[in-house]
Amino acid sequence: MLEISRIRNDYNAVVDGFLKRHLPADTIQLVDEVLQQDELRKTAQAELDQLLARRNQLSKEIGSLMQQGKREEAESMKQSVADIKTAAESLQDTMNSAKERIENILLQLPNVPQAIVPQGRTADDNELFRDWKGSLPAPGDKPVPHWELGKKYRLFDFELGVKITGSGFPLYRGKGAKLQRALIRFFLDKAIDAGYEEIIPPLLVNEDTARATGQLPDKEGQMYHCTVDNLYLIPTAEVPVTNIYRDVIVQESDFPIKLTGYTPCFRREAGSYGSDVKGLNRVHQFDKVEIVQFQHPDHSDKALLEMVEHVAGILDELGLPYRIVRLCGGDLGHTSSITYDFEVFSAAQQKWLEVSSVSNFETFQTNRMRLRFRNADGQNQLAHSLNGSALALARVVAALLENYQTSDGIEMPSVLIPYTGFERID
RNA sequence: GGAGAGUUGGCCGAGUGGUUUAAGGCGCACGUCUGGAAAGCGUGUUUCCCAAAAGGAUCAAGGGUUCGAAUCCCUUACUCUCCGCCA
Repeated sequence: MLEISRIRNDYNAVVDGFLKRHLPADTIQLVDEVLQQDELRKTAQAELDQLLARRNQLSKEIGSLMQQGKREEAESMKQSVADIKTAAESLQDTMNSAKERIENILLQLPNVPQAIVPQGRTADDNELFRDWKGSLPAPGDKPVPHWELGKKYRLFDFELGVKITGSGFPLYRGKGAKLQRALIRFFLDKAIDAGYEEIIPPLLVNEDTARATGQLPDKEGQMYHCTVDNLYLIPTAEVPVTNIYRDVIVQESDFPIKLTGYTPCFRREAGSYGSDVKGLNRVHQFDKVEIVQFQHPDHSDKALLEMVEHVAGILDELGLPYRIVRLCGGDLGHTSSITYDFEVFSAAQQKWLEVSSVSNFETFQTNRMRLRFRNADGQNQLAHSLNGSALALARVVAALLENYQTSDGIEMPSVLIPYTGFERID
């Protein structure tokens, strides 16, 4: 959620940012409406405060009159307090409805893209931040797609997933399950080596938590909702892990705060269909190791690049061809001010699959979460939050199997062998 | 699921309608004392709104009663204890 003060003080930059996102005109007009409502709120608040001050004063006087036994005088004063009360009630109503409208609008407005976010409307306009320098596996080599490899070597089973749950819930078995576990441990160890504290969070979260990181109301339909208990299955570890710091005031010396967590992730992916959802490309349940940082605003840009290099280093070690893309304004997620996507090349599908998304949210999440730190001036100031996938399993597995296949088996990258306990799948 | 007890500042904890302007303590910060420190003494220390002063809000949340609510009433949430069930 944007800070209202930022919209007040930085009106032009906010509107320009929304234009960069290609938001519809009626959404951009909400910026003007929210400022009007804010003025209304401020005026009403000032008047109300005066009335309440008067009431408090009169009540005190009534109290002392009563103690002195001057009942008559006290009674006459009561009437003027009653008048104040009526006026205060209507001001309170004005203020509450303005506040409600402001909140409602702010929840709809996305983050403002950073200056270096490229212009553009769709994913085609994203900027290639770092291209793959090596060669790509050619289609002429006739690589087998991962869903066939999975069947051939008994690594995972989509039909059983359908039987047990429904489509998009893969079941891993044998070396497929072990590979899954190996990758999780490898990714966690890399994060811990980089100074992140490991967290195992709850997988179901309440409404407040989902709202604080921006999943509600923006992505309500994307989460599984347990209506009986009003809890949501997490779409990413970001949600519970970031919320550890909801309503917390930290010391400046606590930065950087670095957390990591492995969790399964649940996404309804409503409306998805076609070849994009084949195999492990897009599933309702997948495993992911997430990294989260809370930073001093002056250092978040640097932290973002550090996180990008962290993910790049892991993909280097796995030996997977990948490229890094800087999302354009139109493709940027609601809560992000800048995002780098990582895509690995799938040999059999001859296309790039997104395996990681690393973003700086600046104060967008921390404002809603009220995560602040006491700055050098002794003021409480909003921290910056960042996160990234390091990494999302299902698509990494898909690329790994396809890119490391040989005619008689699948080789394991050497860094994984200590984790898998086997060198090849055959 | 049943029964009961709770929720007050960074923490502990007092407070059953008006000197509560939330006592007192701990912690923390600054000052004083000291050769230096500890102890002692003094001062300060919730958060939010408003450009700021003044002021207002804030005792789990929301509503109500009252001239006036941490305090009384209602609703909700959460925590703890015991019982039941259970990996």
